[in-house]
Amino acid sequence: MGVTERKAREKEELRSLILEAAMRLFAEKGVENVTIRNIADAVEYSIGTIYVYFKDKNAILHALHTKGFAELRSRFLVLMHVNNPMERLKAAGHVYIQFAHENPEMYNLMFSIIAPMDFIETWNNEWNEGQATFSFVRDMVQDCMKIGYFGGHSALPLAYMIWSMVHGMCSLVISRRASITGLENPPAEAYAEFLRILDKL
Amino acid sequence: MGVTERKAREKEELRSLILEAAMRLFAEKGVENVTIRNIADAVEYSIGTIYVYFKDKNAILHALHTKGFAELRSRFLVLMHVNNPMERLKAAGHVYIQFAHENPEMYNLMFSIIAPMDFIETWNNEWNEGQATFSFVRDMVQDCMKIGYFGGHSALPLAYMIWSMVHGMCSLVISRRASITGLENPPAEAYAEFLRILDKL
DNA sequence: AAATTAAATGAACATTGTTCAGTATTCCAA
DNA sequence: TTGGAATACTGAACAATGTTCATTTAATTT
Repeated sequence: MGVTERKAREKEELRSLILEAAMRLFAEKGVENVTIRNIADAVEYSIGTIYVYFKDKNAILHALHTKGFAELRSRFLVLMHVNNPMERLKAAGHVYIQFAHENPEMYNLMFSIIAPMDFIETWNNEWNEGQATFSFVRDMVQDCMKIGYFGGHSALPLAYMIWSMVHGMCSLVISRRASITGLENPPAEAYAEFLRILDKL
Repeated sequence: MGVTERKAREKEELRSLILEAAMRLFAEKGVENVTIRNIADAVEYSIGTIYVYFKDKNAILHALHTKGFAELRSRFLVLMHVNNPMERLKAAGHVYIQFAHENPEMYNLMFSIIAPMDFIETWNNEWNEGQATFSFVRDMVQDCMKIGYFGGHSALPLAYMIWSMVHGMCSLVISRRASITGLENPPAEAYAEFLRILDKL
């Protein structure tokens, strides 16, 4: 009779509402500075209701982290239209840095904050989001190797090196450690150096 | 009459005692999971006494972060005996990665956690610790350029690129993001790739 | 020995995540 | 239509946190 379905839909809607409010608050005030009460206020429900829809704060953080990866993935998918793997790899770095620049708090949640990892561990799950993202980078590196780049290198460590580099560039800015360099835009300028290096490999 | 001096010395001693206890607790339980009460218990003084010696928790975190940089600096100073700048740069990377591996919580405090930066901002100070460390890397890069390496590159962005890379390698491990790579020892294996790249520049 | 200064205390407060017994609402069968 | 059952929602209450500050204790000077 469709009632069960409608209820399920309504539950899903409030769940989404909570997540959207949480995401907005996180972007505004920073992940650390948002309380369950803030979120409850924003969606105009009680504290207890939040706990009906999410087991605890970690569950909210994990769900949000997953939303972040969906967005990053959709940006990466666009790159599939770049046929040359080296050009694709170069562009992927730009996309990654741009994403971190536009969504610093979300980036933090995805790649630095421990909470989502705790959630995954608690429920004996795998970090599929990270797995997929890393595979994307690794595959690009392997495709580059197939057409002659990166001779004498191994794909896996090299992929981790490249990921680490762009992650480091972004996370040092987000953790407010990059300003002492005196660079105008550290990730952009440093990534430009990396592109120059790539041409020699 | 020396009483003032003795008192100043005693104050300094208790301050050190608090910091040492805090450092031990941080290494044991992780920075996030140590409370002022834990520290007070460890040194067998009351909560209030901690606040006599440190304005707030950020002040403790900042003082500890500074101790971490002193240790890292002393490890870097040993490298001054390596005359070839490129060999020095390569060795510095190893030292950096080793330090992060041995002191993950301290590393987090030095390069990821916001508290020490908040403390610095509150008192209108500069991040001298980071400044000095980055200068060390930049100088090594410049020395390499003087003897013909890194042609066509600029020292500052390149130094930030290298710092970002090793920082990324370490911080992804510490934030538990690196296990999905399947690598045994991600920083070590990825840094080995970087060394191979350096030889081509 | 008294007075003054310095050091140490811990009860108390506001804020946090979290729980859960209770209330309100919705649903469906009689 | 209505009663009872299932579902959804509530917010008071709890423990733990960082922090403050009036009070007590100790040390020093007069």
